[in-house]
Parts: sequence; C-alpha cells; structure tokens
Amino acid sequence: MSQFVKPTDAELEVLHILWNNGANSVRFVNEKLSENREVVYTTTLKMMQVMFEKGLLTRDDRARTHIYTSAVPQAETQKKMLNQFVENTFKGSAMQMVMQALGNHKASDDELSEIKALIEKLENK
Amino acid sequence: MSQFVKPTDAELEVLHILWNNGANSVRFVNEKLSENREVVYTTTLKMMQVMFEKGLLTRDDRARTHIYTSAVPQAETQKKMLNQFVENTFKGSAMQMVMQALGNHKASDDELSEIKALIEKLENK
DNA sequence: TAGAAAATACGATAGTTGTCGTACTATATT
DNA sequence: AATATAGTACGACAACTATCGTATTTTCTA
Repeated sequence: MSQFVKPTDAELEVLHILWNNGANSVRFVNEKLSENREVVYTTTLKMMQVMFEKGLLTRDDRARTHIYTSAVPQAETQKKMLNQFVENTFKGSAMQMVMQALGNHKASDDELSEIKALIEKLENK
Repeated sequence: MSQFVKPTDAELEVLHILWNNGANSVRFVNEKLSENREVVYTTTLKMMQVMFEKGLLTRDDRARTHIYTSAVPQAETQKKMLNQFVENTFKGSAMQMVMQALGNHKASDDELSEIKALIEKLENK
C-alpha cells in the first residue's frame, strides 16, 4: 500500500536530473542544479538525504561517495501529479485544462497532428 | 507589478467555493468545506484572514459579519498555475502533458470533437 | 436587560521546506 | 607521515502552512 509521496518543486528538480542522467552522486546533482541557480553543496546533500528517507531516492553507500537513484518512475510520478493537479486546480475537469494548455502553449504542426491522431484513436473505441 | 501569489491546495479550495458561489461569509465557506472534511470554524477564519493579507481575497468589513470575495480571477489563476505546473513537472513540454491527460481521463465524444476543432483552428494559423 | 449565540482577533503549536554552518571522516597528494 | 581535499552527518534556522484554543466584542432573544 505504499503511499504516493508528492515531491516538492525543489525535489522535482533533483528527480529530473536523475531521470535524465541516471544514478549519480550528490556532487553531480549539485553541479547540474547550480547551472540554474546558486546552491550550496550541503543544501543539495541534505535535500537528497531527506528524499532518501521519504523513499523518493535509493542509494548505494558502499563506496565513500554515495550514488543516488530515483526510486520513483518518471511517467508514473508525472501521471499521479497531473491527476492531483487536475483535481485540485480544475476540479477534475481535465478537458478544460487541456483546452487551456493548448491555448497557452505554442505547438508545432507535428505535435498537433500527433494529438489529433490520439484523439481519433480514442474516438474509435 | 503585483506578483503572482500561488495559492496552496487548501487555499484553492476556498477560492473554488468563492468562484462558484460569489461573495460570502466565513461561516458559509466553512460549511461548504465541511461537506468534504472536518474543519473547525476558526481554522477557516484564520486561513481566510491570511489569504486576505496575501491579497488573494478582498473583504467588506462594514457589517459585523465580514463578506469575502476572491481577489483573483479564476481563469487567470488557473492559467498561471498550469504554466507553472507544466514548467516544473513536465519541464515545459506542454504537449507531453496534454497527451498524458488525454490518455488518463475519459473524455466524451463531444469533448473530443471540441478539442479537435480547437486544434484545427490552431493549425490554420 | 441579562445571558446566550455568533462573530472576529490573535497567539501558540507542530510539521514541513529549503537553507546553511560546523563537525567529523575517509581519501589523495606531497 | 602530514596536510589538503572531498565527502557525509547532523543540528539549527527562518519562513510558511494548517490547525486550534482562548479572549474579546457584537448582536440577538427570552
């Protein structure tokens, strides 16, 4: 029955780095984070330790430099967060949200036809 | 240059109640909230006072019973929250999120054709 | 008009988050 | 071997959130 742990915004940044780059050290994550904003090393360390305790990360601590991995799959995590977001912010009206998103964000023709293809598949059912 | 104040999940519940029902008292909001979960009156009161200080709500305190209104328009707030959510959770890939949403949530044929119409309009540009 | 009822104000608290400094330990380097 | 370097552990902090109790004030009502 393991509960869904909703990552905070800062934690999500760490997850994205590990999702994109695979298992890595605190040092590596900290350097990636520092490309965007200033982060002291121990801040990143502490955050990842907390994430480890929450079950968001696993780690291999056999070597001196611990190697962390995301313990939660990207697609599933995004899906759960999306469902919760739609529920809270759009009171469950996913389609209303989709319309907003389509309106707000510029999409290429390729993307649009991809979505259209998906819609047609959904209609056929 | 008034900054966007991101409402918390609990604050969003209050906003939804006021968006749907218009200006109302703390008592009213508290009763609506209590339909879903137990909330002590003063908890709701305090929250709405804080939201007032943050600029999320305005109030008319001429009468003894203060009447609160949302100070932020629904559509605009949802839009800003959506943009932020897409940015954080999907690293800006709105289309990826739209695909997820379409996959996760059942849509009626009417809704699907509405979206399709929107897509075709976007394609023509 | 005295007391009950209903409202606001406000302080306190526990939990969480993000941040950082300091202490300690293991490993390299000279 | 002595020192510098790089790592972890951990405690402390301020800010914020959600929660609630108590005090105070206003209004209603018997």
